[in-house]
Amino acid sequence: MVRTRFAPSPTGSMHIGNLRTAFYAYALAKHEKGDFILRIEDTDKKREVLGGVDDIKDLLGIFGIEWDEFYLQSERLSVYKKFAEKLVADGHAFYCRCEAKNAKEDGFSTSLRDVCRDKGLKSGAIKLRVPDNEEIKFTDFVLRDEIIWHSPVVFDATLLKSDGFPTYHLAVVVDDHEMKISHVLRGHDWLPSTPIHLLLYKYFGFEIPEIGHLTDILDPEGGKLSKRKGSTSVRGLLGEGYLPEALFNFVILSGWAPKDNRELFNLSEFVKAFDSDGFQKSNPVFNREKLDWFNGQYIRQMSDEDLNSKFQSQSPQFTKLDQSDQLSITKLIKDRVKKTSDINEFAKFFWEAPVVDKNLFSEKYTEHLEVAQDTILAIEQWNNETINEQLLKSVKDNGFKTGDFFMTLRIAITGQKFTPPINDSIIILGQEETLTRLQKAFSS
RNA sequence: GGCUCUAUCGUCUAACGGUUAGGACGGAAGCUUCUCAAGCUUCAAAUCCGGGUUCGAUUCCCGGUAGAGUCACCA
Repeated sequence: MVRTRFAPSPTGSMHIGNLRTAFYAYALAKHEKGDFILRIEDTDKKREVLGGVDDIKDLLGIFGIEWDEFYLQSERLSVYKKFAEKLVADGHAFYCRCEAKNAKEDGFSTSLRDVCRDKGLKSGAIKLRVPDNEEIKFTDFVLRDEIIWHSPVVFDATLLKSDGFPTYHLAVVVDDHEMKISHVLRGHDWLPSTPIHLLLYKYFGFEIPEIGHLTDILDPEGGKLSKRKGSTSVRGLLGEGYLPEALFNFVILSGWAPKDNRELFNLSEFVKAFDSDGFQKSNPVFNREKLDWFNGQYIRQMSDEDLNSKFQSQSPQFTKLDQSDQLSITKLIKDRVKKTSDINEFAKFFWEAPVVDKNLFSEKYTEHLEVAQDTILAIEQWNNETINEQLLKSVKDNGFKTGDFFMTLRIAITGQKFTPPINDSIIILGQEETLTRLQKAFSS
């Protein structure tokens, strides 16, 4: 039975790297009809954020991830304590009353062996007694290779803090065993502490699960992706107007690839296609252009109505518009937006008369404007066909260049050089407003 | 600095000893067109370097180099 878990800490907004780990762990289990467990690692009271647990649940829900079991580590304190004390009794751990400190000097650790290890103290924090000369190794199922450490290189890690809470090292080993986790999937940053866990498995007599370390998503500027350099929190990206479908698709393909190089996946398709051979070994760089492309793909796949409501949630001004006008606008810009928040930029001229910069106009613009005003004023049937017909006729009668003429109209009405087709736009804007804007451009 | 991981177009990647090294994003060009998009077509673009092993290395081994992670009573 394949059982995986996603084990986040409720310490702040979820990052796309964490989310990706959840997707991979979910697919790994569900591909084999196994169980996916959500376990909250809330063992650091100091860093915990209010509402953090609910935020994680909400976010997973947005992406359609459901869990079979749920655990809170803070409710299991007595279990960890029991295991830690057993280790002391067996001589594999010791009490320590040193002050909590960052044992760092010149930017890196000096001593790996704790000064308390042979004092025989009877209380305090509990630390692991790392053996003197042992080879510690395992085969990583993501890297598909054996990784070896020599024990002198491993430090006497704290297992149980003096406040009674376990550290990650203790809790993860105990819980993964008790919850019968078959595959441990986690970030690359955990690789260096794996020997600690391996030692614990051995001392507890636990069977060692499959362990795999995922790549880190890198920032284009270098280094691990950080919240500071551009928004990479899941909430932030969602708020920017990225669709969950796009975010999902983008993120699973950053560090994993199918043999056939297929690009478009929804959650169930991913589960079906999943294969841990597809895990990448080297760190991918966050590629926003590709994310934009995915988002465009999913935006165009949406129904006009669904997209319309996405736009509404991004723009109060848009929402105030007439219902049928909203839908017309949605259709008009559907092929043009990258993110749903683009509604505010792309459709702004519909609810706000532009400030027209005259320098944008070509030299014949006054003639264009005059003809346009006369033509539009004379139109009796305010529909696309008539507008197009009459405008084109005027262009021909006056010997204008079609492109130039429409560009003048575009600038006068929208204030911009890049917009949806202008006749489609003015039909939504209405005859009166169109005339008003033309007049204003003229006299401004 | 110690330990560990990694290395194919700018980016995401395919190849599991034998290919004209394939695809996608992005870029360029063209078609379409009232602009911008979208769509379609075409083009440019890569095996980090040096040694081995082998008839043959992107692929296996070793060494450099570069990037990344980690070295807390944080996860």
